[in-house]
Amino acid sequence: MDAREAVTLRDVARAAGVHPGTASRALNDATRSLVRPETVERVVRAANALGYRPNHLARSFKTRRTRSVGVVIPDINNPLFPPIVLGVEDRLANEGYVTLLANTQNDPVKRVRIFEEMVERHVDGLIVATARREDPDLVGLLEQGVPIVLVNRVVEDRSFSSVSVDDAAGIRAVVEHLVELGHERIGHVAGPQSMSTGYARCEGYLASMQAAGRSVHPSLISSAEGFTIAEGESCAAELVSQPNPPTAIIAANDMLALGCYTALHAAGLRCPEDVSVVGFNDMPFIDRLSPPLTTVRIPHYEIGAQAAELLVDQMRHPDEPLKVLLLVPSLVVRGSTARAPVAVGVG
Amino acid sequence: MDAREAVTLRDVARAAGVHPGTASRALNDATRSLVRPETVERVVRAANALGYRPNHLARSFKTRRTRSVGVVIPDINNPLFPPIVLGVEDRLANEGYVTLLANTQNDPVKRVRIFEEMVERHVDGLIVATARREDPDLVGLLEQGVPIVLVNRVVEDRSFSSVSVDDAAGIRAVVEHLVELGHERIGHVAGPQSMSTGYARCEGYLASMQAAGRSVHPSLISSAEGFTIAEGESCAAELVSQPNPPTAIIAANDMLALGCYTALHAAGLRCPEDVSVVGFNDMPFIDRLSPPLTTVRIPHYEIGAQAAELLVDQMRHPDEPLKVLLLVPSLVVRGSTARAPVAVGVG
DNA sequence: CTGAAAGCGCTTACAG
DNA sequence: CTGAAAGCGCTTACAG
Repeated sequence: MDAREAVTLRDVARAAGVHPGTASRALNDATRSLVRPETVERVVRAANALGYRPNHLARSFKTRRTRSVGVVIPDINNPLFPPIVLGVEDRLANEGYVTLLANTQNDPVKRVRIFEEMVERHVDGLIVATARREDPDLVGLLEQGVPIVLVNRVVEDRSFSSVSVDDAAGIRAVVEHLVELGHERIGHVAGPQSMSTGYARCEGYLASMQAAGRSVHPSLISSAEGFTIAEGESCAAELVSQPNPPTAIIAANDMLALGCYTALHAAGLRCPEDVSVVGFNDMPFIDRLSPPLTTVRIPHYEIGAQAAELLVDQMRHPDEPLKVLLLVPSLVVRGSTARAPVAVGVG
Repeated sequence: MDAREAVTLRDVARAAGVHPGTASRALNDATRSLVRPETVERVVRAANALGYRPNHLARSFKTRRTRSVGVVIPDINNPLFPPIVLGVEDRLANEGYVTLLANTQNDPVKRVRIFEEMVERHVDGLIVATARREDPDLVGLLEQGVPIVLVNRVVEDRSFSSVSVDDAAGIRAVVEHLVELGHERIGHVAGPQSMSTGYARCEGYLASMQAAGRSVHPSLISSAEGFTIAEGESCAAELVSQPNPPTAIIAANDMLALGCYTALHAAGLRCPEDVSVVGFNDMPFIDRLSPPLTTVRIPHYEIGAQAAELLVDQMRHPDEPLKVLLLVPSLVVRGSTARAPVAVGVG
């Protein structure tokens, strides 16, 4: 796909009566100052006249920079990601970078393939939303010198730049809200513990419960294998089917919370009358469910935009220290926690 | 981002004791048969031993093919697109193509920029979900020889390959359903008439209403400027605020239907008790609203996968005739049309 | 300030 | 079946 019979730099140079090297210098921002203004003028005029479009491929090949960055997300069907990606794209586009979006669909094999592909395509950097707490693949890329910014999830004990959210603080607000409503038995559908989000939110739940003077019986926690609706459903089903079920369930994210809704419905329980449910992320459309979901809002677009900014910084100044950005989430109370539990005779 | 101190083809050739040209032939599927098996063996062994990774940039530069295709969607926040993109990606990945996803956010200027960017990045082809009925930009690309497959929306009077859905048939099923429920005044929140989806669905509505013996008063139709929730809301507000409001509203897609919900709520009307609402697309999560939305199901993933297939065909065999694929949608009845209208005294 | 030249890492006619 | 060579379209030290 070239513009018909591509006009090359050599053509421009000939038309302007200069050497191709000079034409190149005149046309590039970084080197334009090396060329006499009148010459620049002549070259630019010739380029416009001929409709010259530089061949990106040739340039990238020569400079080893593609002005493209890879964005790797775990699940394209999770509405959490589009607004984040939008933030990334907008910021990156401003800086002249193009975005290569890839989706692992939570498949580790696919993920490896995508990373290889990205490196082979010579992306200038990577924004990764699929980090695991231990992540040799990512560490490997980092050690190869690939600029990387993590988004949402982080890798432990390693210096990656990242933009994420204070998970524990978010959960603390949730627990406090539920306690205030008078809930005694507050359950948790935990996310995968191999991911920082799953882990930190679970830890936050435990700590906040303790701080609120609630002991946490193991039967109050069920761990999901993935952040999916199906997992949320089976975990919630487990929680509510036991003898002393919780009156509120904190799901580690909104997808799991959706699964909780399904499980409650299947069990003939109403939300919020019988069981309250809370999610995390405030993903698009989650406020339009029935009932609207109480959840923890995180600034999706901003997360993406900040991550892009960090990455651009890092690509331009590879030796600057890495930056870890922790954004503050906020509780959004909606119908799914609309009423206090009916006082039941326990203790 | 190269593998450290990149191993080049020349290194492989030297290690295998052959000429770089031979190494190249041995390593490429298309030319391998030209090389003696033992030589291939030696080259492959050397390549593996050295951890050779071909430089994509050099190859693309030389061959003028990038094995990448651009996918252009109008709105990344519309959950309709992820499953389509997933279908595209899966199929394309199988064929060794990488997907460049770009999002116009319904901005014509951004769209032009994206097309230019794609051409400059030398994508081998384009899958476009942002077609307009009249679309000089796309026609221009087509005439430049860029392989293009349209998805969901089509361009009129031009030969583009496309994968879309029989919009009129979908709407017909909706109208018949509503008529059967006893609705007399069936309104339409039409989509933008500059897009084939908006136009064909509106035409389908008119034709089906007429076929059902319903005359269509202009006050029953309100046209949205875009397929957005906000537009759906204002159009629906207009429809229900008039003296003789419809008892059912057919929205041209699910996003508009979401806006209808908002408008009904704001007007103190219940769905479906006071007004039934129907959407189009059966986008993810739309079944979890309150009430669950009756809508027209289209095979999202399949649309994407088929489009990818058509594009691959077209890239491989540029001279074969274009193909237009029309998929058949199906009505999904849910709560938003759960009950017939209360018989009101009209005519 | 500009020209001449080399070279990025491949592929592919062209010989042999 | 394989080698030698040219060349894709740029950029960038190196001279001058």
